[in-house]
Amino acid sequence: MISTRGRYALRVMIDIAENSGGHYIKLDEIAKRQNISEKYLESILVILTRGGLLNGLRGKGGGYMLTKSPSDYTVRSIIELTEGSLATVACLKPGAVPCERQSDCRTIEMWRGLDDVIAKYLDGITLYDLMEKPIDYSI
Amino acid sequence: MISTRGRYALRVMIDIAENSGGHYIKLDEIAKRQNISEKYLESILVILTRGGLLNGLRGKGGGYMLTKSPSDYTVRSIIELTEGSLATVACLKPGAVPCERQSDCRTIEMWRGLDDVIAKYLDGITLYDLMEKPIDYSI
DNA sequence: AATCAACATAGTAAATCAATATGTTAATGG
DNA sequence: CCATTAACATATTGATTTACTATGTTGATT
Repeated sequence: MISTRGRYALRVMIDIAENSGGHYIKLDEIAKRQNISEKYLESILVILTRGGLLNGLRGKGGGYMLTKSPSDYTVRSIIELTEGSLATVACLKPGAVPCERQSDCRTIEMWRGLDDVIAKYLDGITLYDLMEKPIDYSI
Repeated sequence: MISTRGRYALRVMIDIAENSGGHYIKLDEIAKRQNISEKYLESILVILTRGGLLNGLRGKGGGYMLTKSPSDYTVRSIIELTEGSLATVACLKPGAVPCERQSDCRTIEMWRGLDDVIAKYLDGITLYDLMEKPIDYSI
């Protein structure tokens, strides 16, 4: 289960991607548009900024900005930063103490396969893919 | 994240599948083999029994037994029964109140796709696939 | 210097997890 | 029929996480 933290983070990233015209976007604007409590949103933006996905600037004219172009953010990178490892079981989390019954564990390979399927799916989608795009009238 | 409840449930189902020679298997045997506290295991077996995945019999000679053949249990059915809906986000849980911003939600289809990928993967693996199988010397 | 807005730290109510404790019901065997 | 066996039932607990809220600090503009 992805908690609101991760889900909000993704929505906020899309919001910034869609609304930044090269300038910084204020937290309270995002909070209003996305209907998220300012203070809770702040805690999420801290994670995104510390993780290098956003640039924060204080003072007048300050706010948040993407550090790279939307197509360079995979959904996985955003969710993993805010939610932590996406491993579906504890023994596959990075740094987990290898369980002593791992040698004849019937399930670990199955779980590993699930993790792979999830990672591959979320790696295949970028912020750009989630942005509202103008209708293409060409042809 | 799948909690120990779901993980243990799967291990226990495999244990019963592998060790039942047509007779009932006692809880304390399973607990010992799987190294799970008897009382905690009991709460898991209750779920599996109530859900119809196992048959419980009391008294001497009692224990637990599969209700169908291993290849008829998908991993998904076991995990979903013990963990509840596997929906990755709250708004995709069955019975969730549809969120009012759903009409122009940029992410819901992406989440739905993730849920589909997970469901398909877990539907494609059965208890039989996870059982220890005798080496095949044929050819 | 005043204002603005991100940064920092601490705390809290509610929920969930992983158990444990105690007792009850229903089969079986002597 | 009665003792044993083993599943069923209910309640409680400590630890952790989630989703916030409150208060204060730092650093950029104008």
